[in-house]
Amino acid sequence: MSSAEAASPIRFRPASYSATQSRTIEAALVLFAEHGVSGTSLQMIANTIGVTKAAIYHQFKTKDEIILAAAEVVLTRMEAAVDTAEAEKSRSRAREVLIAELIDLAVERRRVVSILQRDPVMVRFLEKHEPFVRVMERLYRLLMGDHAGAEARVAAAMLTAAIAGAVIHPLVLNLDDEALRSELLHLALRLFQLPD
Amino acid sequence: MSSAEAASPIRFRPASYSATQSRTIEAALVLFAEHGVSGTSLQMIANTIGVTKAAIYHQFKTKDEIILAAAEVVLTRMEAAVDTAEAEKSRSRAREVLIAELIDLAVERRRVVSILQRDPVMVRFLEKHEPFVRVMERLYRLLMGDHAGAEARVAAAMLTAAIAGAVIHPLVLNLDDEALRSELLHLALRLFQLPD
DNA sequence: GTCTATACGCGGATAGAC
DNA sequence: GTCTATCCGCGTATAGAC
Repeated sequence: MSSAEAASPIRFRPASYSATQSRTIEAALVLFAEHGVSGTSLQMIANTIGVTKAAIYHQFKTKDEIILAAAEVVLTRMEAAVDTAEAEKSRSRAREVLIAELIDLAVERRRVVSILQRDPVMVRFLEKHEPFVRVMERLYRLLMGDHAGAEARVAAAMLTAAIAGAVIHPLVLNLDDEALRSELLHLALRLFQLPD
Repeated sequence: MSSAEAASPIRFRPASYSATQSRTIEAALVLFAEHGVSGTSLQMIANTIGVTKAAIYHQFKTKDEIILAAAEVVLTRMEAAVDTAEAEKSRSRAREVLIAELIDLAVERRRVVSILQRDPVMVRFLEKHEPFVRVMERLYRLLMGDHAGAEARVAAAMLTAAIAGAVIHPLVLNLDDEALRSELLHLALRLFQLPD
């Protein structure tokens, strides 16, 4: 309450990671996508980047810290997308901006986004992570508007699941980022009956 | 090649399970949804139904057999849905029927369908399960038609992900089955530009 | 069919040398 | 920062009694 910072909303503050920490996180993300979070051991991560388990523990105190660091790769960008959308004047414009930003993010970081929304361990983990929960509440409010009827709820649920699921779907494996991005946007706007 | 059966297409043949086996499968499904497949131990399953691990091993030789049995709960119904759709005369009618059947199934067995499509271990498992792969190929062909352009691929990927993801989404937790079913169908048809 | 008991390996995590 | 070595618990799986 004493500093100027206290006035600004709480944000994610991803620690700035060393080069080795970043390698650990990237290795973890690949393995999480392949074997699931719970099926990925610290030994597997250590082998991938060519060090021992103990070296990993020097960089992160627990496995949970690695999971969180992996999630934060995307969480900061999701929060930024919600910020940008909320700054728009009209609701429908905010919705359009948010959908476009979410799709950009999902296409750019296909694996991470899918892990966040689909891996059972990651989902449980994030449910207890307050900053994440707050961002998701803002995101859903933007997608649904204030009066959340059944159709709005189902549409928002379908959209987020569709984006996260589609980007790693076998059917779109051969599409380049730009093609995938544009088709996803096109179809997402159709789902929400927004102008294309 | 010698019997009459050889002429009919290969189908799933879920073994008929004893009452205790069925209890094991149902308990496994609940735990898989909560902790993920890899995060669910035989001990947890045994505790849930009130027996010891050894008793579980009497019913199923390995954990993989339990995973398969759990998957088959839904796989047989998916195959039946594809059969029904393929019997339709027109392509668009086949697509409508398939989408409606898939949504019915997903709403009825929300947890199972989501596990099948989202759990990393289950996904890897089913990729190597030939009968499943074959059914999915037929399903995608029905959804996309023969000329699989980028839009058709992305639309099919979004639809399957959206259905599986939406039915267990926190936003729709309070919707009863009938409301969820009807909204899902309505929005799925809009995504595919089919008559409602 | 269910139990107790046990084998064996791998999981996360720590201590202490270099 | 990375290593070797080690702790302890839990994972799958099996043997054999009741």
